Amino acid sequence: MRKINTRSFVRATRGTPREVNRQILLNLVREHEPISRADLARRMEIAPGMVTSMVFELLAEGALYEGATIDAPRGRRPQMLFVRTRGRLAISIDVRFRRTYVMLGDFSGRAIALEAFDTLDDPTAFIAELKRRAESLLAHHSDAGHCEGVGVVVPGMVDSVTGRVLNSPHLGWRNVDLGSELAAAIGLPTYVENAPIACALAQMWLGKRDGTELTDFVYVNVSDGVGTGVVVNGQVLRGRRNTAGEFGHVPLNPEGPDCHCGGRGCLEAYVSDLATIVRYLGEPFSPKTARAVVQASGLTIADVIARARARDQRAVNALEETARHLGAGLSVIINTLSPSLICVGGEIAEAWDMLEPIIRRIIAARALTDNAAVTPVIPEMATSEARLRGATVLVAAPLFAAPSIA
Amino acid sequence: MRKINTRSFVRATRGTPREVNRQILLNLVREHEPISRADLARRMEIAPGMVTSMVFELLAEGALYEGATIDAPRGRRPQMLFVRTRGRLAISIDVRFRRTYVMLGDFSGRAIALEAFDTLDDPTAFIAELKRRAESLLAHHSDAGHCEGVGVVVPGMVDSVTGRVLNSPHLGWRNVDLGSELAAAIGLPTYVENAPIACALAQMWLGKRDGTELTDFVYVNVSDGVGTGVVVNGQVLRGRRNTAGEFGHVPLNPEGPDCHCGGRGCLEAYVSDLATIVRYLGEPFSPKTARAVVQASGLTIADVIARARARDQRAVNALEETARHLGAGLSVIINTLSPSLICVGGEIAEAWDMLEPIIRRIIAARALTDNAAVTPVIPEMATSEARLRGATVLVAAPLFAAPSIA
DNA sequence: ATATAATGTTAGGCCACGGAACAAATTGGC
DNA sequence: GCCAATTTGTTCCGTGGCCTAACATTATAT
Repeated sequence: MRKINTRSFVRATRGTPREVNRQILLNLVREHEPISRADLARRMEIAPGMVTSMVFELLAEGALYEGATIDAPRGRRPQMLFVRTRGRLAISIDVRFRRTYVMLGDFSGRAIALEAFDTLDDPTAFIAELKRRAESLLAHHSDAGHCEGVGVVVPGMVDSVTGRVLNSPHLGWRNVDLGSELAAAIGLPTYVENAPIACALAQMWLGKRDGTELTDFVYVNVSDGVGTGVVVNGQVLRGRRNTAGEFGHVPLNPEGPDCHCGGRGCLEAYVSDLATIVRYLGEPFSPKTARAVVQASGLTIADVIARARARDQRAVNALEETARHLGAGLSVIINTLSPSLICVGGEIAEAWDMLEPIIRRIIAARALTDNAAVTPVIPEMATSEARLRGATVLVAAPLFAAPSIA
Repeated sequence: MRKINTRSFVRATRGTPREVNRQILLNLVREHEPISRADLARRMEIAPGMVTSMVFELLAEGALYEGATIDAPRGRRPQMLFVRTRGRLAISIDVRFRRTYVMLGDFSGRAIALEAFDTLDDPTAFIAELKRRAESLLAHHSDAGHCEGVGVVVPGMVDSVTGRVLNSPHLGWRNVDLGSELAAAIGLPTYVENAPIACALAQMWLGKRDGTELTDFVYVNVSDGVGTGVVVNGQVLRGRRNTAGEFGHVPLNPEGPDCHCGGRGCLEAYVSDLATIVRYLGEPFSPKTARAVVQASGLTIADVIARARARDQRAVNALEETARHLGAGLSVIINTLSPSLICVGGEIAEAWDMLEPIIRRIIAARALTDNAAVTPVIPEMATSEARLRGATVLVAAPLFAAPSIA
């Protein structure tokens, strides 16, 4: 039951039912392909004639394509329908602290070309470089299909409506109008999004689940910081000013270590990769010194995990303490949002076999209900790919999303 | 941008645009009454003929009524339209630990009759008593209008779809099918909801704001426990199993006092009325003894507030510590959900002038962004009325809510 | 009295849903 | 080998409701 916002509503027009039903049909094909017209009519409880008409339009637009007919136990053999992902391209950009990745891929998330370069501090020069690389990619793969847009994933706070980067400490950017400027430079629709939200979107749209829809879940990304993307009712939680869903700074202990955010004992100050490495080194965590200490040691979180696997007890202890605090943080998420799933991304996911038992134990101990206690928590390896896939989804998903009405 | 759930979607039919536009029109009248047809046509950017047609239907159904024509600077004088709230009744039931309140009121929240009786432990006897009182109220006020349903507000966890009380520690109920049984007994549509959510709904639908829509906010109810109702995008946050939005048990300190929930240092263990009174008494908080200690002292939170106003330093200290912890809890809500408003209900709201500066200071110190730091926090006095109003809204709001499509 | 301006009503075109009949393609039985 | 049965997919038409446009109504200004 939703209240209509009388300051910003969308009125229904004569074409609205068509629009709605087309999107439902499109999503049914996406989810159940290969699927026949007759099956669509049954699932939608709609007259078969309307399916014919809508499919005709979608075929003409190139949104769907017809595959082979398949054998049936009796009667006319059905002609299977598929969503067309080949030849529908997106340029996906993953901006990170040191390196920026630029991918040309199709709507299924498949990569056609991928390149990387050092991230430039100056936004103007950076945008010019992105323009150069995007145009080069498109020129070299002009036979691969038609590019429908640019998706950019950025660490930090983003206004996804305007495409403006509000604040990115990692990049040292404030109020950079990345979206409009890239769109003007490349001449394609451009979408900018915060990294954990993009990863959540990738999970929702491209994640392969066994029949269960994923419309209420949380993506937790653990890297140098801890970011979260929250999906409620199939929508990203944004809040008043694009700052919602930030569970990285829930306080776990008022006496805990200082955090970048100015608080104390935040989840991030306990479980970020920096915090884990510093803990392994036996030093106290401080936001001012952590990065320098880690760089001086030359260690990465992958090294700590490797040493833990090699029975280095200090590494095991450091990771186990990370797991305990992560469990505490996830408990807060579970008890406040009651998601149907939590997905944990980042390099630390590689150590999931070591972390999971501890995390599960803490969650079980702190859960308010029996149901909450068994909330699935799954790792996602290879986060960098997730981000690029998320960038692709930024371009592709709007074509499949529910029309916003009322 | 919302993903369509392909397991449970609502297809658009030929009548869908009408349904959508009717609800928009109805809400525009609700929000802007008195309002003319011409003004509605302008606001909806719709042809005046359609307004005539829709208003005709709504008048015939009794959803709207025509008032007087008013003066206009030039031209034909507009005929003003209003939402009909008089004569459209609801039975509102507020079930509390000791007493249960039964109100007959109209859709504006205005009370026609109100009575109270001691809450009965046995669900069957309790439902029989509610049936008796509801029928008596309707019989004695049969001239007041037509009763369209029963709204019940319950402390504890509720499955609002089935009307089942899943778990209410205060009442000692588990899996009580209150909704179906009351509906069968009284013979009216019955809606059951958790108390803080109902208060949030009352704020959203009946709260008088100056032109700003309230579609993203949090209601925090402080009484013997701490409950929260979260509204995102005009919808109540429910999560997977009706346990979402529970910020009463966010941990503030792992070394803190034990809590009813089995955890330690929860918000509730610091700021509930029981916690505040126990703190005033100078005793350590324990979930096992708190209620007995408070009852033995004979004190209520109102007494503590009165003593603080009479310059009792211990009372002042107890309340100020409550304010500090409440500020910490609200900071977690602000940083994770980024609501446009937080509303604090409960008897403690009577002491708002003492609490607010402390709460604001803590929020400002812990906010992740400048925007978050200035999130409005307002008190709501007279929570018992809010709950009854919430119960009324449970019946009335579905008639005004957005149709769920796609 | 006439022009102007605003509110509200009536009439008809047309798009798309919705039901039903029909065409197409395949299997199985006699 | 023909016909019935079955399933898929298409075509056709009635009708509800949007949408444009003309029109009626009622006020003020000159």
